[in-house]
Amino acid sequence: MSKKKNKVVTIYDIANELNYSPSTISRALKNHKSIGKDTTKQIQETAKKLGYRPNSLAASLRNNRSNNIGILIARINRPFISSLISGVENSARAAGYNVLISQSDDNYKNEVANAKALYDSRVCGIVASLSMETKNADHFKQFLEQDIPVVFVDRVPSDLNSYRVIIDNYSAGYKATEHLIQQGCTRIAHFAGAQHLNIYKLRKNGYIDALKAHGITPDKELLIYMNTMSFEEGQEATSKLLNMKKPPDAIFSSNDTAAVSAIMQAKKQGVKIPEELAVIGFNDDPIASIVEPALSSISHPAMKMGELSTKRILEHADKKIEQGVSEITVLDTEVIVRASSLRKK
Amino acid sequence: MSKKKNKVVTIYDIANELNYSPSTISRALKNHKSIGKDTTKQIQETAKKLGYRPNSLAASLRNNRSNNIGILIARINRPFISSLISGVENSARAAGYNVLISQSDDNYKNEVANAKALYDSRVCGIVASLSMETKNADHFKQFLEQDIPVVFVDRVPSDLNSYRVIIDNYSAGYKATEHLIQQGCTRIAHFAGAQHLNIYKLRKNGYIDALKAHGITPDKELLIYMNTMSFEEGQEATSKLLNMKKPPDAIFSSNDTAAVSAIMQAKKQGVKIPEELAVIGFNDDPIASIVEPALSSISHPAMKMGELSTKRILEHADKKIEQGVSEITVLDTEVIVRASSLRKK
DNA sequence: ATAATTTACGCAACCGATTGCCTTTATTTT
DNA sequence: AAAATAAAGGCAATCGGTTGCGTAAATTAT
Repeated sequence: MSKKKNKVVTIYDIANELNYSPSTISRALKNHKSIGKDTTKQIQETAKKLGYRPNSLAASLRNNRSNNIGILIARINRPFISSLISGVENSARAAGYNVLISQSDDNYKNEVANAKALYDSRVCGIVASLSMETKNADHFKQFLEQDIPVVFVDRVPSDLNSYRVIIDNYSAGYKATEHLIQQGCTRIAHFAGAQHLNIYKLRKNGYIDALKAHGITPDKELLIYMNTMSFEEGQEATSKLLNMKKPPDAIFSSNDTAAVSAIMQAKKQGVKIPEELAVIGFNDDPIASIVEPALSSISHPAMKMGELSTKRILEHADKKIEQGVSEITVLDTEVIVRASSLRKK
Repeated sequence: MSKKKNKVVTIYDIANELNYSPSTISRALKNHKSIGKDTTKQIQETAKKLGYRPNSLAASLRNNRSNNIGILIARINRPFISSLISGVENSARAAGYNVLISQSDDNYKNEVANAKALYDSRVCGIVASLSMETKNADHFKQFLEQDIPVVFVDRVPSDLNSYRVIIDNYSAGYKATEHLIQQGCTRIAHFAGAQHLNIYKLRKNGYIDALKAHGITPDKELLIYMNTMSFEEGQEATSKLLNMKKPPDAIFSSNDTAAVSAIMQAKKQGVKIPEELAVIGFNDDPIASIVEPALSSISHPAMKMGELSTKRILEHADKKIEQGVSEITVLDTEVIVRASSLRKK
């Protein structure tokens, strides 16, 4: 019936053990130069021996900043997002930081509330990808005012100066469209997402410019604006397109969900893919490789984007802060060609 | 050039403003009964007026417990897990808690390190699903010793008494197998996962008992033990099975990834699904509805499991703690019948 | 050998909220 | 009306590190 004391070891315990002051312990544990080499070593060894584990809450309170990185995204259970989070988590943890997550469910109010909550928990930085509804990014200013780095990823605001980790959506849209053109398609439809989100706008612009560059006049009827780019929206749009007098011979969808639904709908209507309808999506979600024929897509380096975001945050402290810093990291995308768009073998 | 003070408001500021002591402010803000009704109201209004936002770090330090719920899982970017996290996040945030995530990459050492990190950040509870490698759950004892609730989800340890939120894997395995039998299958193969994880063991047991209950003698050759149940493992196993002199007429896979790979491999070999080979998976991942023919599967209420886990943690504080409490929540699963196993129409 | 530095460490305030205990005033009991 | 109880708040310690400033001893410079 030995009852363990189970007392938590603090720097005061180490101080008592070695007859040093708590401040010396504190400094020694962080290898502060003003503490002697031998002393430092002795203290660190004793700390380990006693099983000392720092109380990060105390340090955070004192410093008014935690070791937590906040993530603010729309929905966790999306392939791209969960990979992004995974990247943030990996690199953050490797550096001794924790990761706090929050999702807005694509709701603006939730996003504002979550931003506040993360702010209140004194995160030392935040990685954010905007909700569908967000048109105003003022709720991030509180961070910037306190010099807490904000890294926007993927869905970034256009009116706020901060770090950004993005892909070149314009060029990706261009490349996707050009790929279809190279496969011999001429009537290329586009599933465009909500245009207040620059990622969708840019993809669309790339699409339009690619058409023009190849002497194809964009046809308004082939440009479908969608709301959430859901499976259902994709199905409906596809059905409409295929029933036109002059149906398209290709679709470039701004996401894979709608692209997959297009493939399935087309097949249902007896339209051959890619012969009669070539399809390319965006994101390279797992479903892209499973659908039949396999969906061509644009691959996002999601995990890497997460890692780079963390890096920006961790670096921030080291940097001299210039007014209105806004470092933009642009990553490459890749056209993943699969059967759904491969007409020429 | 008006420079905002931007000072953070504390209870001391409210105290000064109203000439009360900080303790009264603190109590009033939590509706402590020993503070007068009017006073409380006045203080709360002033707090709002001044834009007071509590410093949770200070409270956490004092209470030696944060408002953070920790999540410890193997990999974030898996459909089941990301939905689980989503469920935890939703309900936690609704209750004013934050969620800290950590992933082990299915590595035992990482899991131990993450547990330590979460412990050190004074989480008020933890939701955990074990890594593939974990055979020993001692790293969770530190939480229990401090009366920090641990809720194991899905992949739960067998040797530690704590909360559990699980599905009835045995019965799910039984149901899946029985479904195949009802479709007229008699040589049913099973893709079993690593047997030290009880979820896989139980699914396998359900499979075996269902066979026996229907007068079918389990054939060892049809029971394939896998390591990670990856796409590749599934492909290989399927290929092997189909090349047997007496190949199976059905496969019950313990996850969807391997099940989908089985479908694709079978098609590649010209085997008709479900006529010559019926397939059912487990988890009901998004890919299940996309593969052709669509994959039957067992659906997990992932998000709900997350919500219930949070609930357990939040309730914990209210409960009188009895020695070795171990409350188990078992959720229903559902057989989702799709084309891949539907032989009788 | 004495002054000027440097090295090594301690003191004590601080971060912001919480809470056991005590005091004062108001209300109730007998 | 005196005594007992309840109601409303305040005092001060506490949680565990962190850090500006100060000091004594050791080292270097002159």
